[in-house]
Amino acid sequence: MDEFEKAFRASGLKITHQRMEIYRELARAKDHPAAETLHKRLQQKIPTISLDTIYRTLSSLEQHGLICRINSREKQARYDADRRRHHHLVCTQCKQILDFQWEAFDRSEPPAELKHWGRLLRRDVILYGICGKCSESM
Amino acid sequence: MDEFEKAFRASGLKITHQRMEIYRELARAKDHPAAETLHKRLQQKIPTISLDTIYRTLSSLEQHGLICRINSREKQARYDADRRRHHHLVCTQCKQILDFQWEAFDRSEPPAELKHWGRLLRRDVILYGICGKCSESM
DNA sequence: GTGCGTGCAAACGGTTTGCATGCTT
DNA sequence: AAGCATGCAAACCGTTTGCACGCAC
Repeated sequence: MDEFEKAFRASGLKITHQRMEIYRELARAKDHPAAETLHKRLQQKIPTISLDTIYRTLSSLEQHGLICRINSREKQARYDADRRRHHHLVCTQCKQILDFQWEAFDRSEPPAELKHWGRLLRRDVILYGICGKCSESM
Repeated sequence: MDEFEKAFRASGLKITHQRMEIYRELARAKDHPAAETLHKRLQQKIPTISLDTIYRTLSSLEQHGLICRINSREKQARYDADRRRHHHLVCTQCKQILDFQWEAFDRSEPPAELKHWGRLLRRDVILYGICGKCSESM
């Protein structure tokens, strides 16, 4: 968390109570919550916190590379504070998002034809499927 | 295109002028257009076509597996009529989406730990970066 | 003729923004 | 003291929906 404060100061962003709690809540959550979900959870600690602040904070944090916005297929954007290299597995039924590592993929080289395209910055794998629990109840 | 008609009939969907043109336009386009982009292009051929129809048609086509909705990081959903297995490379600057094949990836096995998660249906790779043109102009 | 598909307009919902106030620095 | 961050409310904008008419079947 100290590291977070440092990174935050380094980016010229002020440390506020709301920001700290938003980040803390996101870091604790393992379900890649949407802004609204975070808002509901945080209201217990900070009853006056507004949804706008959640949006603005998530947006700042993302711009400074402290968190990631996940591409799910849903309307609501979902966020992830885990900055270690990992990928996502999405249940298209219950919308649960699971993290997983795939080192073999991370080590692999993208196709040679992309060499001259430009500068590659990031590579994401998203697997879609139906989780065990949802399969049973269908 | 005949194949498309067949698939459409098989799904119990009526063949209408609008639907045919929407699909034709999407199949011709190589830039993964958004609904609004398609709408603009189609207005030259069918001046009265409405944006709602584009949305409804894209949605039907996607539900029946005839086209794919692409996860970009933008607000607007973008679509792809190419059903061959391929992946996407996104320029985060100009939003261009490029198709590419990655057979080595397609042949690879996902991590063993996912074996018992459920039923995997689909795997997408999205590479992000800055294309050559955008790099120059920065 | 039946009922799905279309166009129109209005609603929806997640996200963004303008503004006055408050708090970090 | 200066200016970014917050809360409120309103705007935004891509997408969805209700309804009446029209067209594919």
